[in-house]
Amino acid sequence: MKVYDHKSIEAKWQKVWEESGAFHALEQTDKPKFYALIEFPYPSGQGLHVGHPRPYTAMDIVARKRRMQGYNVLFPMGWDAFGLPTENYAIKNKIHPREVTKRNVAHFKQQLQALGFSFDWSREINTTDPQYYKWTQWIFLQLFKKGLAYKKEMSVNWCPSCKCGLANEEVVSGVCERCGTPVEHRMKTQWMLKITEYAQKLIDGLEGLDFIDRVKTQQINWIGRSEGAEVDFAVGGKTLTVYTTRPDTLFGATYMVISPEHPYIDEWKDQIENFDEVLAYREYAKSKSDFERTELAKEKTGVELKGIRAINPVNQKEIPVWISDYVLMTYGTGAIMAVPAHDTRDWEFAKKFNLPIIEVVAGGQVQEEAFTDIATGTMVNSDFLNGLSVAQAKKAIVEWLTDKGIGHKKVNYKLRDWVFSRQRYWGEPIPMVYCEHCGGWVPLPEDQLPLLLPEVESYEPGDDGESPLASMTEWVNTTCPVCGGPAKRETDTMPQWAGSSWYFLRYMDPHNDKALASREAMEYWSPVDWYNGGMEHTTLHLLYSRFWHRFLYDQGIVPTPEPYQKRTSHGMILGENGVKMSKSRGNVVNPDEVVEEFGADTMRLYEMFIGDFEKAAPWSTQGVKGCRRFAERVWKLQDMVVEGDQYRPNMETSMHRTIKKVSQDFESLKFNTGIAALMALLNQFYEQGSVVRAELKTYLQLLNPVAPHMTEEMWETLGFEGHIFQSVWPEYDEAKTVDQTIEIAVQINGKMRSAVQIAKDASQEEALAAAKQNEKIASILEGKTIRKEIYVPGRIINFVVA
RNA sequence: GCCGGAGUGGCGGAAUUGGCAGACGCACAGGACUUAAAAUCCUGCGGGACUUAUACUCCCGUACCGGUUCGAUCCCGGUCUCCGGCACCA
Repeated sequence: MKVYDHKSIEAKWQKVWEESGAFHALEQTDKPKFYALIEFPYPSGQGLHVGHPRPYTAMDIVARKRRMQGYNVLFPMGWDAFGLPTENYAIKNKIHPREVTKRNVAHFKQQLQALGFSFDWSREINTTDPQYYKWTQWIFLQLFKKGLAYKKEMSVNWCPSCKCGLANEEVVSGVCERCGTPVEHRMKTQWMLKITEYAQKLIDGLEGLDFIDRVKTQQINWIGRSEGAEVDFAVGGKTLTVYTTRPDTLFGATYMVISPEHPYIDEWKDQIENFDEVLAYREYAKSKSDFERTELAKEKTGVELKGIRAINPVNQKEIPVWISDYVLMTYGTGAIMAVPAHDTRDWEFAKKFNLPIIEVVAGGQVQEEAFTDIATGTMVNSDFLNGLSVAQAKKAIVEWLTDKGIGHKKVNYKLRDWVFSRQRYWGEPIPMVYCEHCGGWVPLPEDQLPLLLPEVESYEPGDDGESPLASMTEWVNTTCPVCGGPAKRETDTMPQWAGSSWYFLRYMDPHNDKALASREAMEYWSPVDWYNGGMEHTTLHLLYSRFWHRFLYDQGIVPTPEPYQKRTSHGMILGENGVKMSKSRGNVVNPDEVVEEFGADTMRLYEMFIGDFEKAAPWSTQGVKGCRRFAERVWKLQDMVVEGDQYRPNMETSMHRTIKKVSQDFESLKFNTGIAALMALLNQFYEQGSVVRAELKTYLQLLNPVAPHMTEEMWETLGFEGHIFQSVWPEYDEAKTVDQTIEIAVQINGKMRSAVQIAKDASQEEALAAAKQNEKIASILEGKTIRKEIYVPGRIINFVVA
C-alpha cells in the first residue's frame, strides 16, 4: 500500500476538479436546484484565518452531499473587497488599493483552493470590479427614484479614528464597531436609505423563513416595534404631541419632558424665564458622547422650563414642562408625558426633582418604586377609566382621544434610517451630481454607469471630514445630465455593506452586462436555499440585504420577497487557551501550516469534529492529531479489503444505521456526531479485522464530503467506477437500521437493575416474562409484591414493587 | 434593566427530546513491539463503599433547591453562575 501522502494526493485532486469543472453549476438541467451560500470574505492582508474554513467546510459538505444526491448545486465564492483596512494599508504603503486587493484576493484564493472547497470558481465575483459595482450603483439609483435615498443634514455617529461616519448598526456600546474608538457626533449632510419604510415588512417577512431563532429575535428586537398612542397637549400656546405606550396612565401624568434638542424650545424663547439655564443644559447634553450617555451612571438631570405650562387634556390640569437628555429627539416625537408612578425613568426623575407621583394603577407601592406591571393592575384615580384593567383602559382611552381629535393609535420602531455615505476613497462612488440650476441632486443616467472611481494622488481622508474625492476638482466638476450646466459630483462613497447587499443575485448570472442578473436565472435559482454566516451580521449585512431584496421585489426586479430561505450560524474558533484568537494574544493558528503538516482533509475533519457547530470552540493541536490518526486508519482499510458486493450480515445494521445518521447529521449542523458515527463504524471494521468491498465503497462515499481528497484517491486505487464525486449517495433501508434482537434495560422502582435480550417486536407478555426469568431480577422480586409493570417497546421495562 | 442561549468526567463534547448518563475524540495510566524513543496496537479511565485484589454487588453523580412522574440531563416553580445581543426607545 502507498503511504498516505496528503500533499501529492490533495494537489492531484484539486487539479482534476479544477480542470474538469467538476463543481460548476449547470445551466440546463432537469435536476432540482440547491443554492448553498456562505458569506464571501473580505480579503484582508492577514490572509485566511482558521475561523473561515469552519462555515465553508460545513456548507461544502452539504453541497458535495447534495450533488451526490442528484441536485444541481450552486455553491459560489467571491470577494467583498471594498473597505477601510485595504485603504489604510494602501495609504501606509503607498500602493493603490486596487493592487492591494488584487494581491490579497490571489492569496485568499490559493488558500481556499488548498482546502479543496467545491466552489464554482467560474462564477467568482468581486465587489470592486466596475462590472459589478455598476449594478450596485444601479440599485442605488432605483432607490433614489423611489424616494428611498435622500440627503439630509443630521447629527451622525463619527469615528475620529476612521475619520468616517458610521451607520447606527456600526456603533456598538457607544464605540466604533471596527476600531473601538468612542463615537462622537457631528453635523453632516449624509445620504440616507429609508430602511424604516420597510420596518414592518422586515418583521413580517421573517415568518415562514427557516432562520435559527436567535437570528429572528435579534432582528425583531433591533427593529423594535412598539404599539402605543400619540396624544396632543396644549403647551405654551402650541400643540405638543407625545408618544406613549401607556395611554391608560394619562391621568397619572404629573409633568412633561422634552428632548434638549426639541425645536419648540427656541420658539418659546420669549416665554421661558430661565432661558440661559436652558441653553446651558442643552450645551451640557450635547457635549456628552454616546459612550457617556450609555455606559456611565444614569443619574437623571434636567431643567424646568419656567413660564411654560402644559394642560393635561383628560383633566385640564396644569403641569410643568422640563427638558432632560433621557428623552431622545430621535425616537417618537422627542417629547413625553411623564407618569412617575408607572415608569421607572419618570419615577427616578420625579424623586430627584420632587415632582408629584400619582397612582393610577393599583397594585404597587408607587412611593417606593414605579409599578410597571400591566397584567395585574386595576385603574384608579382615573375618572371614567376607574375599575378597568390596563388592557381595557388602553382601548377605552385611545377611543376617547380619537373621538375628541386629540390623539390616536400609533406604532413606532427603534430602527433608524441607514446612513449610507462614507467619507473615504475605497468604495463605490455614489452616482449623483448636484446642480444649482436644477435645484438639487440629479441622478446619473443609467447608461453612464458604472461611474468609475477616479485615480487620486492621495487616499488620505481630510480632517475636515471630507472624502479624498473632494479634492479631485476635475472629477468633481462635471455637467448636469438634465440641463447641461455646471454641476458637482457627490464625493462620498458607499459603505462596505452596499456591495454585499445583493451579491447572491450576481452569482446566479455573474457575466450579464444587461442586467444585474437575468430574470430567468433569478427565477431558477431564487431564493438561496441555505445561507450560513456569522451572528455579527444579523443586524447589519443580513438585515440590509433583506431590505434591498424586498425593495427589488416591490419593483418587480427579483422574483421572491425574501432572499434567503434558511439561515444558520456557526460559532467562533478560539485560541488554544480558550480566548479569541488575536495577534496581540499570540494564539493565532495559521491554516496554511495546518494544511501543510496534516493535510486539508485532516483540517476539514478537525474543524467539523471540534464540537457543536453553533458554539465557540477552542483550537486543540492534539485534537488535530487525533483526526489525522483517524484519516490514517481509514487509509489503512485498503489493506483490509475482502471481496464482496453485499454488506456482511453482522454489519448490515451498522451500515444502514450509519448511512442514516450521517445523512441526517450533515443536514442539521451536527457534523461532529456524523463524524463520530463514521469513527465508530471504522472501529467496527477494525474489530472484524476486515472490510468488505461493498462496505468500504459506502464508507468512502459517506466520508467523501468531509475528506474529499483521500476518499477520491482510495476510490481510484480500489478501482471503483468513475470519480467518487460523480457517484450516487448511499441509501439506507429503515427496516435494516434496527436489530431483530435487542437488549432492553430492566428497572425496578426506576433503577436500572439488569438487561435482557428480547425480539425487537416482542409483546408485553413476552418481554415481562423474559425480564422475570432474568436471574438477578428474579432474586430481587423474590417475596415482593409487584404493584405495576411498565413496558415501553424498544425502550424499557420497569417493575414497581412494594 | 430587557431579550436570547448555556451550565454534563481532567478537556472538546454525546444522549433517538421522558427510558441503560458520559457515544466519539483528546489527555492520562498500564501493557505489547523497540537497544531506546517516536509511531502503531491492546487494556483501563465520573466519584465512592465492599473486597488482599479482580469479578460481583451497592451508594452517590448532569450548577443549586424543590415539584410532577413507575422513571427527569430532558417537563414545571424558584435560586446562582457564565456567554451573546440591546440598552434612558417613553
